[in-house]
Amino acid sequence: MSTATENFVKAIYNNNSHDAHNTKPGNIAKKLGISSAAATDMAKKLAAKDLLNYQKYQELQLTEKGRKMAMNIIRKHRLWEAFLFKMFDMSLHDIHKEAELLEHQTSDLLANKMSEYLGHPKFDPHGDPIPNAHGEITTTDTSFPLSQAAAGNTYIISRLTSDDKEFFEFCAQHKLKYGHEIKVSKQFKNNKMTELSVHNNTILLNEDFTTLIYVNSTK
Amino acid sequence: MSTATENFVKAIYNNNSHDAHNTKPGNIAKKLGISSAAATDMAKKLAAKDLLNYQKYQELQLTEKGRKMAMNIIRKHRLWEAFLFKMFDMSLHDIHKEAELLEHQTSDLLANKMSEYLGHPKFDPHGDPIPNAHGEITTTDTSFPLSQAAAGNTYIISRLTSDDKEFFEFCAQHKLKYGHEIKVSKQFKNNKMTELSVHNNTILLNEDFTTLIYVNSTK
DNA sequence: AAAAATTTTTAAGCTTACTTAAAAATTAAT
DNA sequence: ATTAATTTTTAAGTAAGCTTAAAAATTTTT
Repeated sequence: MSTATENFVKAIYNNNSHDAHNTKPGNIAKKLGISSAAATDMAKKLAAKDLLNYQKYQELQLTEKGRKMAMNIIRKHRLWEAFLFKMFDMSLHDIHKEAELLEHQTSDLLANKMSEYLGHPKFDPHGDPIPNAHGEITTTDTSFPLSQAAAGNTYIISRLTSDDKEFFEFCAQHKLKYGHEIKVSKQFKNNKMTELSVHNNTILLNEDFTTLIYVNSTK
Repeated sequence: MSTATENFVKAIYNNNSHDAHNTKPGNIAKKLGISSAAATDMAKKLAAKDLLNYQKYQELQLTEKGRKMAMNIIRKHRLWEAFLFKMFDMSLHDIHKEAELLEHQTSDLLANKMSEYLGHPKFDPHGDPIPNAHGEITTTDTSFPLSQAAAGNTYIISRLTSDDKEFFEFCAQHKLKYGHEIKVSKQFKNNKMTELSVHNNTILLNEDFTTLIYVNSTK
């Protein structure tokens, strides 16, 4: 299958997994940087290939076949992220961009070799779970966005879910990294801003970023 | 530039480097598995982009810009070969196939990181020289095809230049590997068949293979 | 419940990278 | 040096993956 198809299916999966149900052609189009018309067109073609269900004006839904394809690509993406992160000194954003391209040109064989070499990791450097060779995610995710964290508590960063360069640069600069501990001191204006301390520095984040940073309670 | 363009330019370069001047559209078409018509079409388009010179019924010639592009892709291909060879236990043919895909989706940054990690190798696992970041090959090649080797002499395998699976399987089976020593015992029928010993086994190869195996004299 | 705003779909058109079939030119053979 | 064989080019057509603009449907606002 083509890169365009794989990215389309992946976008539907990602828009459907943690977020709400924003999988209408327009939403997918925005994510992929193409026109709504192109997305509608593509949706029809992929429906004919049994990768998704398409009904006029309705949300797009992946079929089992489509879900498997999405998981296969996401697995390769996250394995590349983990692999490049281990092998080379590159920024998370650069790693993400390379993975975004390499994922479409990677055989299952090579993906499995990478996984084996890395000791079959369960998470990539952003904290996103890596599906296994059967397209399953075996870890249970109890994390939630930082915007919903309670003041006074301590948390561990479990995911950084973005593909925005500025976001990653900000995270790198302030040591907001996967696995690191943070303490939330205050939530302002109905959780639109969050004050927290990381490595003894206090920073104030607004909603744009706190919805991208997922955390787990330190029980 | 697209994968099709990169492969086209690469094919011209490869057909022009050690072999003769078989760079007419038909030759390139055969190499790429497309029709002659498609190759002629492509040649015109790439001429318009100043990647090659096209004149009806003549050999295609890369411009300096085209040559640079070819070297850039070949560099990435060979770095991937060297990298995958070092990292994973995969057949030369599988490695070649992965490299063939990955080369088009690899940034200069990542290529340089791989080169650095490998200690800036001068050759890939087939013995082909790896161009540097400026698109130059600094090693001087004194090798020649086994078909032209003299009976009675000993040689070192310097290159295995093919992308045919059977060829690589044959080489692996008979320990015909880059750097290994062989002794030519006889040349038959105007060099159409070559008898040689490798690791104390005698084998008789025909021209199809002896033109793909390059060797250096052991002076 | 209309009217207004937004979104989705349809329609027409474009580029890339191919195809096949026929015409034109080159190359090889007698 | 013609003729025959081969190769290259031209011409017409296709599929994928987009675009913009207008029509149709849905959603939101009042």
